[in-house]
Amino acid sequence: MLQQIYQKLYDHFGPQNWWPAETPFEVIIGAILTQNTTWSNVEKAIENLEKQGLIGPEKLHKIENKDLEKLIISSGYYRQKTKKIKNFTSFLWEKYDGKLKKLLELPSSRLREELLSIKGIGKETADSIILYAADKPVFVIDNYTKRVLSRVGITQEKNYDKLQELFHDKLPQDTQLFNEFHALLVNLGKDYCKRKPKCDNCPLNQVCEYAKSYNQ
DNA sequence: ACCCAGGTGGCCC
DNA sequence: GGGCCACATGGG
Repeated sequence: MLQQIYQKLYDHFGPQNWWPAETPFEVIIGAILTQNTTWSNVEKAIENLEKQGLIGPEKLHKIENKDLEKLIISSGYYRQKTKKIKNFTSFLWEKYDGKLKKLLELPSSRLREELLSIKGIGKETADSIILYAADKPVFVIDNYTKRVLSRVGITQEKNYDKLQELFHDKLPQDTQLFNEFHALLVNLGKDYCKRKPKCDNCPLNQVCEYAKSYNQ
């Protein structure tokens, strides 16, 4: 069933080429900034940082909070997110000598523990980093994923780890597949499968329980 | 004027 | 473990 959904989404949307970032470090900054925020709002913040050459462990570690806040206002929760970025860079310097590669080389279960120990990085952000910055096969669960699984009738489960297990159990442990599948689910969520029903022309129309009742 | 977005941590039970 | 809340901007 999951395979079938993946195929339909891929056929409809094509390859997504995620994550939209130049470097693994930028993936991490983007992952923090995009928490509960649209990517378009994040892009502006990233551009501001890029323009000033700030996207790196040294610069972001040294910049004053007030200065960083101003640059990332567009991403929302900008005071919180400034602290989160600082928490990450402090962690990186204190435990990995500022070397991101050393951190990302850890086995994924250890890497996940390390990331989750940082205040401001939760399960989804941690897994996004593991998948899109470290290129390891861990499935990312977000609110779109929960809604899609619920609507199509696969499961009403909302627990993060349980849902992740489902993907890990039913799919081959393939980084590229996990990469593409999560991106496709997010892309689907941009136009379809919203809180308010909009099932017309949805690529999952034929396999979705919700669409069936909605279309009646 | 609402509603929502590629979440998280704190506090409560 | 789950439910509720604050956190904040920008686009529909």
